[in-house]
Amino acid sequence: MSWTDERVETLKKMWAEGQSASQIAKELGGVTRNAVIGKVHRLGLSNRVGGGKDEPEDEAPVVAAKPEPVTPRAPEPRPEPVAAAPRPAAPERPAAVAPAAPSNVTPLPVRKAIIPAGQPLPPQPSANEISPEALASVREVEKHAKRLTLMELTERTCKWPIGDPATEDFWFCGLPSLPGKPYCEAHVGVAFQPMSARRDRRR
DNA sequence: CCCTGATTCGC
DNA sequence: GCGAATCAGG
Repeated sequence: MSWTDERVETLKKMWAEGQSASQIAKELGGVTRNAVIGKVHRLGLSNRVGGGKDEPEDEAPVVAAKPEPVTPRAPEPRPEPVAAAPRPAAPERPAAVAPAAPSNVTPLPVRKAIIPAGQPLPPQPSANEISPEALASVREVEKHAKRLTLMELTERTCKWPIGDPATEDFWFCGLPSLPGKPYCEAHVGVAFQPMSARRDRRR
């Protein structure tokens, strides 16, 4: 693989977005994170912006600023990328059980217009026909959740969303995920139900 | 141990 | 220019 314009574009874009070198490398494919980092430096864009966690050090060498104060726009208003996140890709067909609101007791506030409107959404039973044991297990586990943010998730962290994405009380479980699974043991238990464990139950 | 970016240096 | 190896750290 070589650094074609297109690949460099992707690199720049993702780096600007605060994506990690490994994430970028994964996206591009055919390169390691070292290659990405190397390229980043060669391109001279190793600055820290946004989600960076570097030392404050001296003044920010950013903002060359043209003498034309046209757009009084601040760096970033409020990306709020969280909204779309709570639906981690399911590697397999879950038993059609949607996470909905795992812990908090806030099923449907007042706002429902978040739906992208387009393709029909998958059926979301939203009913908690989960075995009491599994539920209890989840409750317990969520007390010890690592409370990771979207950016902190990796392939080895549980991606089960906890809380209400519309509020600050939102995070991801973050406990060690089962190998090959997107969730930790407890959450896999409620996410991937063996159909047999379900049945009708007047609520 | 998982991960992060930074740097070096042979190719 | 490239990126593996290595370093330094969270």
